[in-house]
Amino acid sequence: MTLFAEVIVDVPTMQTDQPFTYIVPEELSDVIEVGMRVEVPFGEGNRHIQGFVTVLKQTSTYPEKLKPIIRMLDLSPVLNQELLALADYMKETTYAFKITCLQTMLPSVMKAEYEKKIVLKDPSHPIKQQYFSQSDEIDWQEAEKLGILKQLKKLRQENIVELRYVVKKKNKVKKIRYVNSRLTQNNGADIDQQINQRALRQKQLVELLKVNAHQPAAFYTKQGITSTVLKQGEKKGWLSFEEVEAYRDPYQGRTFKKTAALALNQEQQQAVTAVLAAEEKANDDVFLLEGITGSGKTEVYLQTISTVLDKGKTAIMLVPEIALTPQMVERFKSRLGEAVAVLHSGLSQGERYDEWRKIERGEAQVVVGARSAIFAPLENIGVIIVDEEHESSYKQDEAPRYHARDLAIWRGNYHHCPVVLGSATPSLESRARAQKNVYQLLLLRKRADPAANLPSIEVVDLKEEYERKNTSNFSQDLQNKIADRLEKKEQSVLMLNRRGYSSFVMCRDCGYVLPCPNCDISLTLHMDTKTMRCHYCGHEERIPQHCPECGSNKIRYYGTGTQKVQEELQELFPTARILRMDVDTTRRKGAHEQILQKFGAQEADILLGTQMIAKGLDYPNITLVGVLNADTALNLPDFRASEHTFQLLTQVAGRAGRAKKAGEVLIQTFNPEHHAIVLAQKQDYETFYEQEMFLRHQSSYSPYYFTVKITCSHQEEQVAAKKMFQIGQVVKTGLSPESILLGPTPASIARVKNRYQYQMVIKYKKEPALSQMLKQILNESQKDQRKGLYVAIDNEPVNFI
DNA sequence: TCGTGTTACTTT
DNA sequence: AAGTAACACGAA
Repeated sequence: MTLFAEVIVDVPTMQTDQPFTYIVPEELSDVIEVGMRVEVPFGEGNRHIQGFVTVLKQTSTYPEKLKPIIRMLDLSPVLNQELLALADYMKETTYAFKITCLQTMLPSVMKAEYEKKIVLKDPSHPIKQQYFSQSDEIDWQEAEKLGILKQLKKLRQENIVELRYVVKKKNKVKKIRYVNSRLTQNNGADIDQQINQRALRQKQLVELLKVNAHQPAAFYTKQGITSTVLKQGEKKGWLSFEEVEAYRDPYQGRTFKKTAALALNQEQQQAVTAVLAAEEKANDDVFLLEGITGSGKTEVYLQTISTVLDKGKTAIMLVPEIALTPQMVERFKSRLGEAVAVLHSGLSQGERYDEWRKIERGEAQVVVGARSAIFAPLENIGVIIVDEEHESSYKQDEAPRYHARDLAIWRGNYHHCPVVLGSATPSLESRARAQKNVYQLLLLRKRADPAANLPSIEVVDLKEEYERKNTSNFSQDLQNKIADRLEKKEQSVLMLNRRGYSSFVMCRDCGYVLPCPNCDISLTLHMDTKTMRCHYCGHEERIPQHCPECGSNKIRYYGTGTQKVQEELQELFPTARILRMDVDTTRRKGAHEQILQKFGAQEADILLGTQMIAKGLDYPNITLVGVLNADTALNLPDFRASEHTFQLLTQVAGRAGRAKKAGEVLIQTFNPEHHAIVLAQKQDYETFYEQEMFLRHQSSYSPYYFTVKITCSHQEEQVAAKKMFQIGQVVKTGLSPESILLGPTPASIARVKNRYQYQMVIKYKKEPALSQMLKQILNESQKDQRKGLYVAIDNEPVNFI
């Protein structure tokens, strides 16, 4: 009986976004399984590509002759039935290609790389010396470089050379070479006599082999025994080599001191009990854990997970990338030990692959990681936790544009296990669902440390400060407070809000601002490299000395970079020890950790940084938090601007006074009466929620409406605009009158990477036919792709800019 | 008439 | 994505 396989091929286009049927060769029919990667021929020529087996079946309805699968790329499935089903759900909700969804779920080393080679059919052919060197093959790209492609193409038609496609596997398993001693106590003594007097290293080796039965080869090389001597030892039968599989572990060699569970307060205990009760009953309830900063949410997570593990189940804990600090990892590893696998962007591809394998083999039962950790191949999940659930980094901003929170809920549903969404400042969407009892609300209103209190927050009006002719970044109030902390040897944290804000170069004579040549945005100044850089396309150029427009030399920096603030701060407090933390100082691997460690060790008085200092910082000696500019993000063209500002301020304020010493927060702003700032000052999330909900209702936005963004982009503005308006027409006629259309308009950054962007947002409450319509639009736009006209759909976008 | 560039179409 | 076939064109 022939076996057939449906395969999703690695060609991300609309036309190929469907399963293709292949014959399973006899020798594979017993071993092949759904969820494996395979190599298949595709298209004309002898092109080979990677694919995923999604279905195995006994019959095929395809009328033409089928091709066979060439080989399996895995020995066991890399995607189980659950994850394959999750890919279907992702495809449906994000409008991405199936192959893109499948590849996103796996470590990047599982994505094949392709090689294209030109091979000489007859190695004795005289043409060999002309185009080929030693070997009988040449890389396509190399041939292109040498400019001999044309000739080789001709030879191909004459059937002298042929094309060969190679699918390269990247998922290499690391092996460590071990040395096994073959000596017994007695024959060891015999060997001693056989060794030449001068062979000191061999003598040393034998001595070592007598007492070490099994050691890595590195153990010997470290003691001066080279691999040559080891090889001699192998030849003489003293030892044998063994290749042992190993994990690349970034935390290798580090020991984590075992910690015990902390005592929970009543609210924490209630939360743990509620979640575990749902787990016990196999309920897929979603809990919204709304707990003020410092209320001990992490302890709730840890104890919940710990109990789930004791029952033989597994758990996923999602954390925003920026919060996945060494402190956080330490806390999990020291409490839960070997069971923890960590996935974050700081890992190398190999390390990531090894963590994934540990999980897949069931050697790790808890996965702590950023967004993509939601794809962890765990079985028998008992609880899924999404910490800081309001963070927008849970939404991927490239295809597939999935939201990890949604996938967490899907997986909870699949495993019949509870999902916990935790935050001090929940997203309005989640909080609204809790209001409607779709989610169950769990509240933590007190700080976990009974001695700690919420910090007092003060707002400084920068307008008044300006009237008093103080145009510096530090109000008089803030200066006084910093001075006070320096005196008392307490620590301060200062945040410069960089969102929607940048330092640029402007001519004082004509007002010229240096723009990016590829994008409609001004270049920002980077002092570390002494260049002007574009955030969108990476374009870089020198800092101009003269205005390119009018030639004046009065070209100056505007805006405030952290570096400039640091200089100003140092001038104000010459003796203060200041640490700066921003993209420039944390680019190097591990730099982030280093800075925090220094600060934690009291080696600095002031930590100055961008948003990245708002999370995870938990040091008892911080008693002052200053926000230099609270409102730069308030004016962004994004309906979530207030929400983001409120969340950021609450988050950063939470860094102060986490232990006994009282904390103080000072917020500098030009909009002291804005509700996001007033309510952040009062630390009143619930009132903020109500007010903001009212505004969202008035302006018909989420959570009252769903949103979809459609973007068209092309090198020529006209083409992008025309297509967008065309789509606009189609959408308009297909929608119910209750739905609202915004645009089409140019995107707020109209040009990115030399492509003009036009966009449109659909707001709707109920539109059962919309999904079908969007798929139709994508389908019809496939012919435009070849002309460089792209249509992208973003379901529930987080960025309106 | 040959060579080259453009476009449409197909892939199991 | 990457191949082929069909077609349109201008230089030889």
